Amino acid sequence: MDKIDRKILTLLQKDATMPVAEIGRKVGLSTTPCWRRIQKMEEDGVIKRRVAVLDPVKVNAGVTVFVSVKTNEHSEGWLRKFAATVEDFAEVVEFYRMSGDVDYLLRIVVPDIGAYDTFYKKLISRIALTDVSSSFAMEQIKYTTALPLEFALISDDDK
Amino acid sequence: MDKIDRKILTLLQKDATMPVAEIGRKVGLSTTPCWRRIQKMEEDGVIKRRVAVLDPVKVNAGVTVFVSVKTNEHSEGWLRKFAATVEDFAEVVEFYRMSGDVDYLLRIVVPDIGAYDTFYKKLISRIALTDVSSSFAMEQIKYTTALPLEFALISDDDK
DNA sequence: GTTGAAAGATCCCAGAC
DNA sequence: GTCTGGGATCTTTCAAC
Repeated sequence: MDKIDRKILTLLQKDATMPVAEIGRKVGLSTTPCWRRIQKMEEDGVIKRRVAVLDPVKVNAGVTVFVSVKTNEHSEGWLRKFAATVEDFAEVVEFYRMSGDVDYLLRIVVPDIGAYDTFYKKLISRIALTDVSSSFAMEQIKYTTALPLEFALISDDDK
Repeated sequence: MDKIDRKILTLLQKDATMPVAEIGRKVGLSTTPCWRRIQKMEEDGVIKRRVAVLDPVKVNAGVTVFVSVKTNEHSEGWLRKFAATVEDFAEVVEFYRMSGDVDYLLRIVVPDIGAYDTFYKKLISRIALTDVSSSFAMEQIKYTTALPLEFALISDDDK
């Protein structure tokens, strides 16, 4: 991964509909090698997929709730069950295992507080959770799917 | 927004490269009306953009840190400055104004703990923050850009 | 809503330098 | 890496039903 690859990824993270020819022009490459680079990054799994990003408010999912979970259960089987349960809920858009005093953190997306309560009841009916605490986001000030590329290294393959 | 639109969005949230003809086939529509629906949802801003999703580990940004900020400053000017600062940092991928005991929550993406420390120093040198606490994610169990569509309402326009 | 058609852009992949 | 070229595919927009 060199500087040109990073430039390509920067563009594709912003707009995946951009034609290869235009990307090439912007990074100082002709179409063919630019296309080959993109192809390779897709094969390598650097580019996982291309998706449509929707407006949360316009699809009535404008409220984010962060749910912190502490538990006494630390077995692998329990986590697998928890993960499978969460996978089923479209309202859960992010799910992390944490270090520190909170064991798990979930980001939930719902239309309003009432819908969150419905979700919460659904969740605890599917799996036993001790010590759950919810924090509501009042405003989403920044949200991007674009990862920082400043850390992307030059790999040995490129030599 | 009717059921067919929701089906279209479900598909596009998963894979934005799918040809319109195939989307049409899957939702029971021919190409032309399907294309018109997609076009309209783009004009209406329901579909905001199409982006490439990268593998965090492969671009060396595999560690998520959640940063909770409490502050005494609650003026609008201060928030504007904070927001502008955060906008400049590619490492900050999400930023929320919260209710409850935490005022702001940020999701930071970095290669490792060392890079987080560097970021943290950069951040506090740019803006004065009282009471910052960091929680590290050990594992990203779920992450999706796809919003739940079960709440998307039938709007009056569709009657 | 449907089908069919057609123009133009883009993708994909050659071959040659 | 560059360029050219060509066929397949897809997008986009017709007209007609």
